Amino acid sequence: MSGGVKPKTPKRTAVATPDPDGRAMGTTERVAEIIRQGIRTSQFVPGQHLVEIDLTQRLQISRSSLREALRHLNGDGIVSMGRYRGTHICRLDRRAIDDLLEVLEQLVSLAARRATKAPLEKRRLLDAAVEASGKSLNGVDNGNPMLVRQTFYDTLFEISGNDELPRVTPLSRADLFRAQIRPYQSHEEQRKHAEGYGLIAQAVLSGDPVKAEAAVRAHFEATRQMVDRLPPQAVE
Amino acid sequence: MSGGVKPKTPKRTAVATPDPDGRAMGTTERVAEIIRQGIRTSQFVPGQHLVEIDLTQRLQISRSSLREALRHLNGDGIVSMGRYRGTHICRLDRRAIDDLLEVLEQLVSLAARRATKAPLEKRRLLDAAVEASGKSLNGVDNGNPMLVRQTFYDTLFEISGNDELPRVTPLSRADLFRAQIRPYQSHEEQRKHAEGYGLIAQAVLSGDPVKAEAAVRAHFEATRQMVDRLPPQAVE
DNA sequence: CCAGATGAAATCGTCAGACGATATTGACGA
DNA sequence: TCGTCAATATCGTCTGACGATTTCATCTGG
Repeated sequence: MSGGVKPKTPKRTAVATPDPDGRAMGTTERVAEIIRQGIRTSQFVPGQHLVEIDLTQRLQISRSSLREALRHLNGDGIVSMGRYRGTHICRLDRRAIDDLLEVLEQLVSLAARRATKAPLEKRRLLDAAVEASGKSLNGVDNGNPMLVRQTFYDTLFEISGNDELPRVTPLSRADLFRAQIRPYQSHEEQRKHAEGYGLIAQAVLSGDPVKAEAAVRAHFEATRQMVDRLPPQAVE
Repeated sequence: MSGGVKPKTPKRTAVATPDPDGRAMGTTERVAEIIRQGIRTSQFVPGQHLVEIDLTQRLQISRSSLREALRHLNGDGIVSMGRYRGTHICRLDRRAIDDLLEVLEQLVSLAARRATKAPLEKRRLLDAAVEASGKSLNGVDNGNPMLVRQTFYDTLFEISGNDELPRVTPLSRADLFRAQIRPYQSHEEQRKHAEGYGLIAQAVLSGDPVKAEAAVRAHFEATRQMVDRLPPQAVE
């Protein structure tokens, strides 16, 4: 009886762990989200080398699963994978940032235009999200600006009603951009930026697509000017 | 000496096979491209079940590598992976197609606008690509329309000079859409569609961004009308 | 004391095989 | 014919392995 040769550890069978939001999530998706979140919270910084063995031990997963997650992030342009050289969090140079902002502007404009035609109660949701963000920034308890940003865009895309938009919009790359320039941004600049979200939300709430698009364009124009004022080492 | 226990088959070490275009390509990238190409050539059709063991044998690769490739395609929205249910080539319903076309229109518009400002010799390249396509369609030797399409868009993005555009533009999903409606399209409709590329190319060549954008909008408007005329079973 | 050679360690891409869990299918009986 | 149940197919994940290449520290000669 007790002479079994194999102790046979419980062998955690990874059967779709429910995630904090309640939805079921495969290991791959979960790990990819952890890394994305890690970028937002500066646990990972652009340029950092991600050693596979390290991560498998930290996250308690196999290399296969980890690599599937990394491959996913690689497809999104979040990490670069080079043979023998390893996986690195992408760093964006000025050129990449310009290109990224231009594409983002187009897609967010579309989202804002569409959002103006959403039912009023949905549009209120967007305004509410921004309201909450404004409070957390003015208050002493500095709510994570990255989380605010994410909520804003998630809500905007949600009420835009176009399912393709969140799929193609490179929000994760924008997170990369934000993470990269964060050390060079003043608190005042962050506040100003958050105001932009408020203006967009109000324009969407007004129901005028032209106004909404104008607000988005202004927001991105301001972002571009902010980028221009950045020290060179911030953008490679 | 000769009593070695392990015959040790050559053990093909997969050290970055050079691809047809000369660039080095990892197994994952190569497999993903094979599947994408398979969709364009109807070797794979929307809705089809991709059995992993089958593909590993057909492509002579390990399941790990295959799954990394599938994960990549999954991120691009080309295949859906459901636990225990397997991997399937995505099928787009009418709603998904509408959303896709709307996003595509925005991104291609941007590309066309930017392209008008490219050096003249580059703009000529685009026109040349379309010329070749026109010939292959009018001639008896029916050049693959999907290849033509791909060349057109690749060239357009190339000369647009924005590196983010090809990354985010869901061209592969558009391939999916094309593959799905192909059985319901007449030859005449395909010719008409190819003409649209020609008009866009000419507008880009003219150097007028307003004209170029208008050409793109007209092209997508025509595509939408074509979709409206499609039988219901073509769009789920 | 420093520059180049050299060898060991680290890391990656790929492969092979295994196991538990679930969906699917086909046989069987009511 | 239709529902039940067992066998099969397939998937997600894990473990372990191996060759190839980069990286880094050590060693040697000038």
